[in-house]
Amino acid sequence: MADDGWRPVKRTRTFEDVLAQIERRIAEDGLTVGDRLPAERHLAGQLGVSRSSVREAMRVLETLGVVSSQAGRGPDAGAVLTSRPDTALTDLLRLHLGLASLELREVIDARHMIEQWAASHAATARADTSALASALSGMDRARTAEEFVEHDTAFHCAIADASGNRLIAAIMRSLRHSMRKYAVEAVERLGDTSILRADHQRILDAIDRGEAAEATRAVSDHLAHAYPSLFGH
Amino acid sequence: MADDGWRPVKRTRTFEDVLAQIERRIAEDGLTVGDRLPAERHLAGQLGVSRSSVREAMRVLETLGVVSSQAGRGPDAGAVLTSRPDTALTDLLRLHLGLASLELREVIDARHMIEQWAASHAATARADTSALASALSGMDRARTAEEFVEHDTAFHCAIADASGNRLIAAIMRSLRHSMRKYAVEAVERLGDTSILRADHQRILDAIDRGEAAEATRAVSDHLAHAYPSLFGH
DNA sequence: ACCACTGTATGGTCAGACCGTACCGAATAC
DNA sequence: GTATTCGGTACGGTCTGACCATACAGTGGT
Repeated sequence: MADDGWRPVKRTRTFEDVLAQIERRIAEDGLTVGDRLPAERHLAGQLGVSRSSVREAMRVLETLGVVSSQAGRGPDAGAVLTSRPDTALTDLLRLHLGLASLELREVIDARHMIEQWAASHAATARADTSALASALSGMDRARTAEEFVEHDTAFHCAIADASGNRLIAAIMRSLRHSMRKYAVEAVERLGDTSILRADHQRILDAIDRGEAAEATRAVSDHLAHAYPSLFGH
Repeated sequence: MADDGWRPVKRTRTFEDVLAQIERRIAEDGLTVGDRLPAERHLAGQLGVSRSSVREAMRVLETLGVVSSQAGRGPDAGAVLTSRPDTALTDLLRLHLGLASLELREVIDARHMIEQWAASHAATARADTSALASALSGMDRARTAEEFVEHDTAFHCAIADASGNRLIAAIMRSLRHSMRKYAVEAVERLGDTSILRADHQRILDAIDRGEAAEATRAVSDHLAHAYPSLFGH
């Protein structure tokens, strides 16, 4: 079975080459958020490929949350570099949950892990908690389960933001987003949200006082209250 | 400023509609991994759109790791539903790191969080550690930093796998993958890997004995050894 | 100074064509 | 009968060239 000397001529698709070249340019030219990419037609001409291939590469970059395309003319038009990792992650989770290649339990466990970590680090960093407080009062004013969950999500995402880690905050956002439907059901099933209110206050106080261990415990207890069927040991 | 009765005709792009319909079909028909999607030409004809729009939707699904396209004919050809969340996450991290919208420190902190969680859960679940042991012996045979890091990555990903959470395992894989270059540098700077070897053995033993707290501590100490500049408190 | 009109560069969409690939099946060879 | 060969065909991959909607940049009139 010796080597016959023949090799496949090409394995990468054109749009993948385009993608690689765009990525290289971003690295070499030090492009950052807000900078513009060349127009599709120009890029196609300079790279010697069709506009379709450039467009497919753009679609990939858009899916991954690094570019945003606007039609028209002027400074805001064209393909602009952005940073939206959370929308990409949200799509990723939603599709894989729909495919049943991920189970809700796995998403909730991941959320549990992240919330504990974020609360602990927010406490250690003595982070500003004004966003937490405002989400808390939003929950008090909520009249429906949907409204409650909306502010609840804001509260927990604010904890992730306060941890100072944008990657973890982005993952947190997408986890909450993809669980939104189930969170509403859980709140409706619970009925009384006063226990959750007390939990939230306890988390907020722990972070305010910089007590990391207490913040971790408070988050864990809170999730056990919110999802008794999953965390009722 | 009353309503003048006119509305924008269309807000969503064609490929987004295609995407939504494919997603709906996946949910309604209960499609799962391994099932095939209609051919691009058929889909274009049935949806009344051009093939380009269908292709852009396909590219998005491929980017998110839910379909894989193969040319040719037969049962393996066409767009097949798959589940590759880790490749999507890897691309996401790489691009956002390149854009400087994420910093290495954030990635390493996230890895720290996941590793502790995974080791703790693997220990609690009394998971099978044969994959860990084999990665360990691979590290002993490694002759270069690259080889060492390869088996080291396998070791730590095996812990994540052993935790039983596929989402967290996928995130772990992509984190390690996007950090690969820096891991090699860290090993080269360290020179002697005997400390790491002892750390790995300690982690393995703790998981074997089902001691979750000790596994968590062992992982934390290990990362402090591997990245003294970042974790040397 | 203001305003309406036109030019133009941009992304969005489409139709149609051609290529390479890989299976399928019929004709052929043994 | 079985094995081999070879054309047909259903795929994705790519390209071309066209047209549309959008929204800024001038331009010119008031």
